[in-house]
Amino acid sequence: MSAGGGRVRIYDVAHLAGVSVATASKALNDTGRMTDETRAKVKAAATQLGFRPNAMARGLIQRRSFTIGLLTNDTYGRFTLPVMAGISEALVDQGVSVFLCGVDDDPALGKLHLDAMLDKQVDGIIASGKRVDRKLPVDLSNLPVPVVYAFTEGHEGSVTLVSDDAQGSTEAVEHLKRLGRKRIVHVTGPESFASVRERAAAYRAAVGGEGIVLHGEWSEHWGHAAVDLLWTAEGARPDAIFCGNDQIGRGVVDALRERGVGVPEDVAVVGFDNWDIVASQTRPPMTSVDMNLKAIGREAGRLVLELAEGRAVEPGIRKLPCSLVVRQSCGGSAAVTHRRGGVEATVE
Amino acid sequence: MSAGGGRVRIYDVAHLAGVSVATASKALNDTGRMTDETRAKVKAAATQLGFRPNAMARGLIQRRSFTIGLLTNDTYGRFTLPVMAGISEALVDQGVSVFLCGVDDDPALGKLHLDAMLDKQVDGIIASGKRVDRKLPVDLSNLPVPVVYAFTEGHEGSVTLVSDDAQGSTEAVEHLKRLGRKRIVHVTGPESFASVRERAAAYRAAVGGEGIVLHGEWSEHWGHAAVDLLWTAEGARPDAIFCGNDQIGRGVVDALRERGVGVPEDVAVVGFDNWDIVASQTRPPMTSVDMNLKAIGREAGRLVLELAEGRAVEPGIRKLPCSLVVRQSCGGSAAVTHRRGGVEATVE
DNA sequence: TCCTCCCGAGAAACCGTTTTCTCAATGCAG
DNA sequence: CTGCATTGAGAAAACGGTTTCTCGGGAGGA
Repeated sequence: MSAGGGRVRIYDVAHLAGVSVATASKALNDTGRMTDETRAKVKAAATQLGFRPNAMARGLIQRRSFTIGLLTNDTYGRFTLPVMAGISEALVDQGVSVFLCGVDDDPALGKLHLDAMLDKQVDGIIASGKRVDRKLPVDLSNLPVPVVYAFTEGHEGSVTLVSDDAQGSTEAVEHLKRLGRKRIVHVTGPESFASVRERAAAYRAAVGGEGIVLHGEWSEHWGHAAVDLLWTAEGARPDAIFCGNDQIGRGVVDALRERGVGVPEDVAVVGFDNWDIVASQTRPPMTSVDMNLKAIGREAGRLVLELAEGRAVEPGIRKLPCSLVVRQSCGGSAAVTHRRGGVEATVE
Repeated sequence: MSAGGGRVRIYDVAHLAGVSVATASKALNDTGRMTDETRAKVKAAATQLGFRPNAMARGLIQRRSFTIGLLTNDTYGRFTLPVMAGISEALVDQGVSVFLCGVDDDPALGKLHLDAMLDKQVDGIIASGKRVDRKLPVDLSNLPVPVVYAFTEGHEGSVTLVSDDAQGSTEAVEHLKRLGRKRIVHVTGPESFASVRERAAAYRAAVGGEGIVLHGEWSEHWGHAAVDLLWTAEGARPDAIFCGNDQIGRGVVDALRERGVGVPEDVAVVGFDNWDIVASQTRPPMTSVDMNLKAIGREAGRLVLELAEGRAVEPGIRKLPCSLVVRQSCGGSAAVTHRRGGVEATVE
């Protein structure tokens, strides 16, 4: 109520209500035994004074800070921010706030942040990154608080959340097949990435054969180059390109347009990541696989809280489903007429 | 040292060192009076046990949480993340951690996060946003803790940090002039943005006349459209385009290429924001004005700490300089030959 | 030698809650 | 009418540190 929200103590509430501090505390927390009348009186006093308990004092005795830490090496925030949004969404109602710590790939910085968080008695830690198959530069095993990994590699016996790359990949290919596309190629990132391998494998399974998988870097430039490669090669040309991320997708769409190849009339394109700034700015806007990072964040928040409150959580890797966001780069649901017979060369 | 970093209390340190808790505390904090020998003995014991003080207990008495909150409505993180990185960088050495709270434009959510932070006794709050001339959906005046605004509009008498749009704009235009460009036009965002007006005014001053300013939306599409407009209009064509942000810049570069206009040979292009993912991916990579958001963050962190520690800070708006990041869209430093005489039409 | 002053170190109060323990009053059964 | 269980509420101990206060002892001056 009054301006200085931080000043009024439970002592003031107790005094106004005419009870002891102990009773006031119990009244406000709905614990202990007392008349309904007393409880109501205290609550009224608290409201009137705008009382908000000091979380440090409370936390000291409850051994609970209502605070969790998010440690990440994804300084650009491409992956971490949606995850963070999900975590926050899951926890803010429980009064839990989140420390965000960007540690780059610097072990010393990681330790610094980690120690600062532990000193502050965080109830748990969520580790996140920019790559599923890499670890953070700081060891989080044997911490005195629970840890959940989201979108980064965890330690032995940890709880880890990732997106289901295979399922997302399958969904994309099935979508293209449903639209009548026959010769679908996959242009993706470096094979050293686990997610690349997983997506490619699912792609192969979905096209029901070897398919064509082209590996390159995660850039628009590679998207261009891949199209050049495909269009200067001999044999049948693809009528659909499934890209390993949206930047490659953008390069592909641009290259196709520059070649006079119609998207989606001649070639359908699907991207991966659903990075809005990229996917929605291509011409035409690009259909893309969304990894539902926010959902991963929500789940991570929920799980770390479970652990913090002492409930057991089954360890292991949990894969959360991706979903396809349809834009205009694949054409309408009307089946597309196809032309030549399929020749499935293998480039890899 | 031992695994459970959180368990060892100052009591244990004191006991091991053979002194009282009070002495131990003073020894570790380099306060109070005692023999160097005693101090060293305590410190050794602390190190040996891996003692780290419980921040809640310490904070309770010191009325200091070594925690600050960052409130933002920039859910996409384009502006907030660099600011956050700067804040963190400035504060982590002092042991200060940062709560990140994304509040969208929802006043209720804002209040929820704000209350949670105040309960946790944050030492200060930094407000940030996606637009300099808009306020957050939550009132931060009359808070019991200091507030600093970074890249968002503050309240009366507050401390506010923004980038110096005019200076950045001037720098861009001077760069183009230095390279021999004569007919520089400005393609930018909606006039309703204060930063747009400021940048445009500086542009006009720098070109030394009315210049040409085209307003549109903040999109690649508008970049394309603007080029169409300029190239179908009568009269002399520009030999340089200064864009209001990188997305417009990207649209401009793409449109020019599609028209067969050489960048930078025929037309030089400069963007604004230096959003790496956009600026470095254009062909050719685009020179752009960087707002040095990280520096703004660092300064915000420094200032909020000053205030938190009771030192006075002059209120008002502080503008931090932008800097030009040169890539390849303006050509080398060699002067470019110019062709026609200048006709400076005004479109606006 | 005695008094004063200062130094090193410990005892205790304190920060703002929660929680356990204690206790008087009430109600009910015998 | 007495004894016992139950109830409502307060006193006090915790939580883990910091800070103020106190105090004994040694050094130095008279």
